Amino acid sequence: MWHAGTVTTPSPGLRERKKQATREALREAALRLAVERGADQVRVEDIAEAAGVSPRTYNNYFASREQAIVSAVTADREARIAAAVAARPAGARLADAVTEAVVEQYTNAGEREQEALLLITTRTALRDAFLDTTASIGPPLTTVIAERIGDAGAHTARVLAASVAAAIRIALEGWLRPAGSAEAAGGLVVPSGSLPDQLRAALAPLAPAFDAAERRTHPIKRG
Amino acid sequence: MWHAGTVTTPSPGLRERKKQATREALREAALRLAVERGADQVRVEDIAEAAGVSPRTYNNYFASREQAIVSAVTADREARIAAAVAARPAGARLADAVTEAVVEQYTNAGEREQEALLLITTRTALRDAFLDTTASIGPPLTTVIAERIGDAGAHTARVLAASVAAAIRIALEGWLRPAGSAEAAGGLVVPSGSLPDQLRAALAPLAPAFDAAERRTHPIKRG
DNA sequence: GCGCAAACTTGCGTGCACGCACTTTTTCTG
DNA sequence: CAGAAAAAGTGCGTGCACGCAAGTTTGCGC
Repeated sequence: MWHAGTVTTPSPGLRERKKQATREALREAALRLAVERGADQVRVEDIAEAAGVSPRTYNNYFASREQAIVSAVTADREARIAAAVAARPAGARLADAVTEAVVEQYTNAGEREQEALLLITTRTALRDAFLDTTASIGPPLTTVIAERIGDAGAHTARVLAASVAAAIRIALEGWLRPAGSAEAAGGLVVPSGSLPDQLRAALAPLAPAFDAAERRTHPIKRG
Repeated sequence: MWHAGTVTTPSPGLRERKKQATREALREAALRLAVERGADQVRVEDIAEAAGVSPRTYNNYFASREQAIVSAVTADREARIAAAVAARPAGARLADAVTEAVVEQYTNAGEREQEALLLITTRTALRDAFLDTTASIGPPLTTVIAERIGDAGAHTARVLAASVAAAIRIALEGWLRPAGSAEAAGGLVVPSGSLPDQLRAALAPLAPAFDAAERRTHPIKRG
């Protein structure tokens, strides 16, 4: 009993493998072309051609032009975060497990990923697409959180996962803001620290909620 | 109390009023046409024509076709939520203030709003646009929360506001799911209750985080 | 009053997302 | 093993988002 998702495919058919191969080819082509020429000099038609599929098929895999490029960097980060949380000992504090897993998965930047990130930060459209990837963290994170706090708190798990995703997004926004607008709501500006610092700072306020959810399942008190 | 200003009203210039009038005309036209014919039978060109502007100008006001229709229902709900929170007595628990303000603003459905909501639930694109409006709650809510917990917790306020927005979104998703997909993450299905119940249930897990943030600013407060 | 500058509107062109119908490929079943 | 069924790929057409470069209105200083 595992959920149909982005985890792995033992051997569910020859068909699925070709599908993943096509997706990977599109990711690769999109990133390569974006790095070679500018990001604005790459059309969907070019990416599709480089990957050997029709432009129409491209949209069967990615909803937008930027998604493919960003996808090459983010890859299956959601699944890795969820796996990292699940890998932590069951006795550890859930809030810490989640925080460390997130920081861990966002700090190990590969060589090509670093170059791609540099490209992403320059273009607004790519930055937005990159920030939108945080939304996909929700579902897998919901699963692992639900395993910790029990099925009774399924609803809670979903809210907590979504809150984590929102916090990560805020951290990323604050991180890649070299000359961005700082007037948004309260006009308050927090100096951009390192990414791990931003992530920890953003996730810290949620810790009490995790503690409470976790405490509810471990019946230390009765009556 | 018609101004949509987030914080101040810089100048009630004649120009700004025409702008708001155009926006209102577009909202009105979009909703009316969508109700009259089906939602799919309304093009941007039609809305623009009914409002007396060019199709190009339409996009200067709304980023997508669905936004205008949804905007007619949501109006300035974000501002009203923020105002409702600010209106609560300073001594009250912040978590309760936010929860009640949200429930309050999402339950007073006008007559035409009810009809529009019925329309929204039928079309997936409109539902998505409706859910996306929760994102706009963040900024104003951040401001009022920051006022309560102090500028020191500005970062915290932003995270909490985003978490609230995410929770509201989840509540709405669960509410308008007549025959939707229930397989998302854990395959767990929670029977759809009333909207106020959904909202309270979604916001409840965040209460400890609010308490902790509030406690950090008010030295020792028992309540 | 008188322009001037900024803001708003608009026509035009380009690329893109996506529905629909059809073809091709893979998988299931008798 | 063959044919059916399901699923993925593809061509085509439509409407839309948005940059750009005018044209037009509003507001302000002189």
